[in-house]
Amino acid sequence: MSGNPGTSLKSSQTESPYTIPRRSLQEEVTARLRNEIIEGIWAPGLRLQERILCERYGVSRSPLRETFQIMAKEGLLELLPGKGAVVTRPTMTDAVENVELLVALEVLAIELACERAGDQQIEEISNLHEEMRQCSQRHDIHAYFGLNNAVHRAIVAASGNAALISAHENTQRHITRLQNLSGALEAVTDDSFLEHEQFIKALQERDTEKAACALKTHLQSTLEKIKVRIISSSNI
Amino acid sequence: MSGNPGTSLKSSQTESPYTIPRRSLQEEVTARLRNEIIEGIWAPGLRLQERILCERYGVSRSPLRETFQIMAKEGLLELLPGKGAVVTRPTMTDAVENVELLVALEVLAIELACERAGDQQIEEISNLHEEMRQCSQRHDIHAYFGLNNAVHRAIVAASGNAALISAHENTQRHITRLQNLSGALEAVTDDSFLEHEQFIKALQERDTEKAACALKTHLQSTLEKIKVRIISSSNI
DNA sequence: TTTTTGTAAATTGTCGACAAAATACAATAA
DNA sequence: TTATTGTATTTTGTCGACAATTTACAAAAA
Repeated sequence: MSGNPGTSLKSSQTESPYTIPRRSLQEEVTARLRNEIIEGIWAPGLRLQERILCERYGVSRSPLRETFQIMAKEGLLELLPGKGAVVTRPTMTDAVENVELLVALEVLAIELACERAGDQQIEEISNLHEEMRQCSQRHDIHAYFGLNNAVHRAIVAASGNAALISAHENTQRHITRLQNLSGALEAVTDDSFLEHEQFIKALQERDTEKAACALKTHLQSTLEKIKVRIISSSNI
Repeated sequence: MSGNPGTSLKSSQTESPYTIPRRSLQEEVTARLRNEIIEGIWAPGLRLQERILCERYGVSRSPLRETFQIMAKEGLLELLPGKGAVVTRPTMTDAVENVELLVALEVLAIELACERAGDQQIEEISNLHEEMRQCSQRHDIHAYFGLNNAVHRAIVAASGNAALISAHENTQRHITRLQNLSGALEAVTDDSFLEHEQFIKALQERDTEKAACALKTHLQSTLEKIKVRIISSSNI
């Protein structure tokens, strides 16, 4: 009952450095629809009709439906059999649950990073952090917000754990979406940046425990801010 | 540039307790192909041609291709643009990375469970544990292995954190696959069961720290066993 | 009025078809 | 022989079409 013969293939594609990356319509549509839902362009609870989206993106239903499956797996759409796709409605519970998960993921990440990351990787994280400092000083909220996510992603990347990176990506996405939907981006509060200062410093010193602890503190304080914003927002 | 009007819909479908669950071909094929890959019926590295699978499951390419996207998202397939789908090859690195992640997820889960789970939920976990004891005694390895996974899943479910449950499901799946591919199921060693005994007891006493610590120990010892089996297995 | 029934329109799930790309392989040149 | 070129076949990516279901809505009954 073993698998049919079929051709065995190296899983890592023949990738010369000059290979032109092929991108299917499905990949393109997935990237765009994902961003649009995270940005809040498609409101939570909205039913997405295939016809509408096919026209919007200029593709047929096949690639769109493949996209729907992926987005459902990511938790951005709910597929009701026979009914269609509905944009998920993030709740306060989702916020709490995802941050709880995020804490566990990032704490593991920074612990691994303290022990395994190359000096150069930590250097790059520090550079992002310095960019954040400048954004903070000139109150460039939008850039600050983007760099904030980038720093957290970079720490996770520095863990070198692919499974962790993948899990984190999805979780962070949900939280970003919640922050977008609840109105304002994270306010550039001094204490938020100071918290970053703590775990970046600990990471540079490769002080695992201190880094983990500081990061945990920071994320829990982030959750509190999100909670406040969700409560004072009628959008969700 | 806001979203087209469209019909707003409650995200939770009208679900009377008597609703007959609709199941699309895609859902059916996904469940079957996923199991077959985890069971090792489709060998790692094998290229899955659409024609072959369409004939096997008696469906057309549309639902199959939707399945492919989901399986790729789960990390069981790799989709090479223009080339097709290839069954992923789990490596020793994957084993280590996934167990690292699993530890973080389950430790969080048992901590939450200690604090939030209902007495009845803990009772049910204990019941599964007792069933395990019996399987252990009569050396029913297959049932033991199934119950082992069920216990871990039940603890995660008792955390009440949906995001965590979802992340754990995928991670556990990968590890189960690794155990299947590396030949034997987990040997019914006495120490494995004794480790379970520890964190189940701590959970019943709602001793968060002890439970987390015991679970961590158990999972790390599991990783060591997996490593040994992978090394002594030429399958992967 | 409100509820139920019946019919038309719209939408989804699935399929087969076509073009473009990738593969297999024979013919040719080195 | 080995490497290269050209051609035929296979396979994938995408599309439009059809049937079954769901939705919208008007007519009839309570």
